Amino acid sequence: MSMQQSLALRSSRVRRGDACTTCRRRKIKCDSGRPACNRCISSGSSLKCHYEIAPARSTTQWLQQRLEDLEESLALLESSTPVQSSKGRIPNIFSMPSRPHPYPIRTPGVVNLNSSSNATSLEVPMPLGDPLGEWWMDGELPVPVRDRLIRIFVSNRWQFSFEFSVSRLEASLRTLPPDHSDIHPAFLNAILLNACLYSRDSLRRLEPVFLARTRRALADSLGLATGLFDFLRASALLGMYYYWAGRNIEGHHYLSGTMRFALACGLHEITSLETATTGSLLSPARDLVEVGERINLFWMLYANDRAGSMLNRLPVAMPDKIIKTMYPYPLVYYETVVVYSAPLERLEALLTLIPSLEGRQERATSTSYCSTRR
Amino acid sequence: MSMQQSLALRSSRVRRGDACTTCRRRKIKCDSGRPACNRCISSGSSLKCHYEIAPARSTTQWLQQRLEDLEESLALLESSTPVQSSKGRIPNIFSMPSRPHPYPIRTPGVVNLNSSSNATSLEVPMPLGDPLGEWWMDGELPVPVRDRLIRIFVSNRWQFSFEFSVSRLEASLRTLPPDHSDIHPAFLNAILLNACLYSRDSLRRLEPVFLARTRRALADSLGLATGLFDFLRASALLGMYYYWAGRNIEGHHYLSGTMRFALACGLHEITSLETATTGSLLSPARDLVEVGERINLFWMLYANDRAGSMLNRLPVAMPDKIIKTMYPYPLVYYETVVVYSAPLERLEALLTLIPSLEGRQERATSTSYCSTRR
DNA sequence: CCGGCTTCCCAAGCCCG
DNA sequence: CCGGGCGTGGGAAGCCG
Ligand SMILES: [Zn+2]
Ligand SMILES: [Zn+2]
Ligand SMILES: [Zn+2]
Ligand SMILES: [Zn+2]
Repeated sequence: MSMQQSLALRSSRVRRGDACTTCRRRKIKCDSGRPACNRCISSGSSLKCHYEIAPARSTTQWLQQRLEDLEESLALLESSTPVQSSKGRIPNIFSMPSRPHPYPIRTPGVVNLNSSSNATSLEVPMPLGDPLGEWWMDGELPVPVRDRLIRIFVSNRWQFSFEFSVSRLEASLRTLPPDHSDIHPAFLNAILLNACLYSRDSLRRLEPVFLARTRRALADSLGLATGLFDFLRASALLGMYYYWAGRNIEGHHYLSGTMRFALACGLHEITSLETATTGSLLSPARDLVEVGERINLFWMLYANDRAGSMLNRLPVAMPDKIIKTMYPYPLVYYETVVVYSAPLERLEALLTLIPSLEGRQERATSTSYCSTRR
Repeated sequence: MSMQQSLALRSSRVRRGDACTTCRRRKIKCDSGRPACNRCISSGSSLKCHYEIAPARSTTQWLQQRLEDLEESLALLESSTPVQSSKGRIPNIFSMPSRPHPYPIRTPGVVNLNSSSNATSLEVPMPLGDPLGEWWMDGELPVPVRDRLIRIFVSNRWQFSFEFSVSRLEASLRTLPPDHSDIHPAFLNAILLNACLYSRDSLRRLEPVFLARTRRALADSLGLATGLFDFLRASALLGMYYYWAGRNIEGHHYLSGTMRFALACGLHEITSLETATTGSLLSPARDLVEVGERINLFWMLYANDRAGSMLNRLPVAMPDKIIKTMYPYPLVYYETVVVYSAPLERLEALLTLIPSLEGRQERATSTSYCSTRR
């Protein structure tokens, strides 16, 4: 009996991959009990008893599968990565993009531009030295670069508290050649400018370009009535850029200036989702989406004005008491017309305000150059 | 010659990883001769005889290493496009889950205080077709995968309107082995669950695991006073997951339930940044960061409760009139103590509340839990 | 806790039809 | 030359002391 039993006990070793992680780490015998093994139970940490998640069968295949997936998506992403700092790079990619702020920052890339593997199509003429060439002197930004920057901005916009309708922006970008886009140049360049904060060095050097262009465009459109809202947004974003670039004073100057301008436009008094404005400087919002954008802009200005004035010990531009504007939602809600705090019966009325939700059209049409001037 | 022969006889087989690539492909015996094996020589293709450069020893370690590298670079590039699960949908980031999805409602109430802790009650019906079956029910996630998912969530959290202190989460993750982390398991699993929505195939399969775990952890901690705030966050995130997974009813159910719970906790009455709470269910916030997290949670619940109730034509859980909580800022602001709408002289007092901002330490080594000796 | 032994089982090698 | 499939080496998990 004793021998048999000892043999039996000895062979009672659990199967490969079946020991709980705690026992593994401790290198002790595990009975693989569920939901907790006896060893963990007796040590009082039965809640911590977990089992490996990878398939017990074939670690290698699991890894291989993951590798394939990753490599595929990597290839996809990098095929649309415009600039490779092609110096003899150490394969290790630890070099995070320099952060403008002590906060984890991630630079997402582009996905789903079904650009095939010929990344060379977006090769920019590269004179010596400058990998990006001199397109910016008079030409246009290559579309892939532009789109990449926009994506970067979009997925980091929460850091600015800056919410806007991405789908609308995308729609604008898709239509027409870039030169004739209906996007306000100041707004676009301000977005690109801020995106630079999250980019690696190669794109980062575009910062002065976008900065100059933004300011130029702002100055150009200062007197114009059209595009006033975009002017505001661009101005606010410029302030944010300064802010994050460490130039607090300039940042606060722009932000508070924008805030005062916004007050003049009545952005602090958006009490309903109706598109008709009360005869302010701003033309009536085109639709609910734009109302949402205005509301969000206001609260962005509010938040940053408060924060900025605190940081710089400067007075706030807007007292709390006068604020009437409703709280903002993410733009998705306005876009899908689900946000409405009024009684339900008004929903139908609201729906009529909204043009049909734009049919999502296939993307990836614009892989072309945007330097096509015509 | 005799020596050669005896050697050849003794080890008629070449060592693992030593066969030339041609022989491997042809599945024929290779003598591993340099610079070309005899087989390749006799077949006239001695020039094609090559040997694997990569260390064929320990395939798994090699794969793991490559995996880590890839994950690292992917994290830098990956966009924030959620992967649409069902149907060849056009990948549109911003399509809210508006499709009415007739899913069986199989999980009633999250907030049911009187449901006692019959702990083993987590029989989650797993789809039978899942090849992984219940095996995955219990399992430990490799640390790199976990971290990758977390990063995915972090950079997409604005889509949930869900703001929280990333640096605090990271700090918790860095300390101690995963099993001993002080993160609330429900919160962590809810994060991982939502991250799955943005992941590709191989990680996506973990969805049911995280779902089950989240629900289990929620159930486990339902009665507990400690970690109540994390419970709320996890519950809210679970609701968001359901939403984005197209299960609107369940999503609204969870979100509104969480909202009611939040009301009971007084989250709608955070009128100052002081950490002391007015004797609610919640224990006082540890510091300003947590106050910020609570404020943000409240508004997240607010926005989604409104949107969700509109979507499902259900009553809202919280009337506007009772809201007193101040408007939220991105957590960065609380972390850096620049947000404060009270008079300036109180800033100093506030500063003492905050522990020194943790210096960002170098990227954690974060090898996998099973990373064996090197 | 961990050096190191034991056992397992997978995948590389390659026989052979 | 291909590739199904088999005997085997050895990497890796379990876990003793
Ligand atoms: Zn165990
Ligand atoms: Zn255990
Ligand atoms: Zn050979
Ligand atoms: Zn050869």
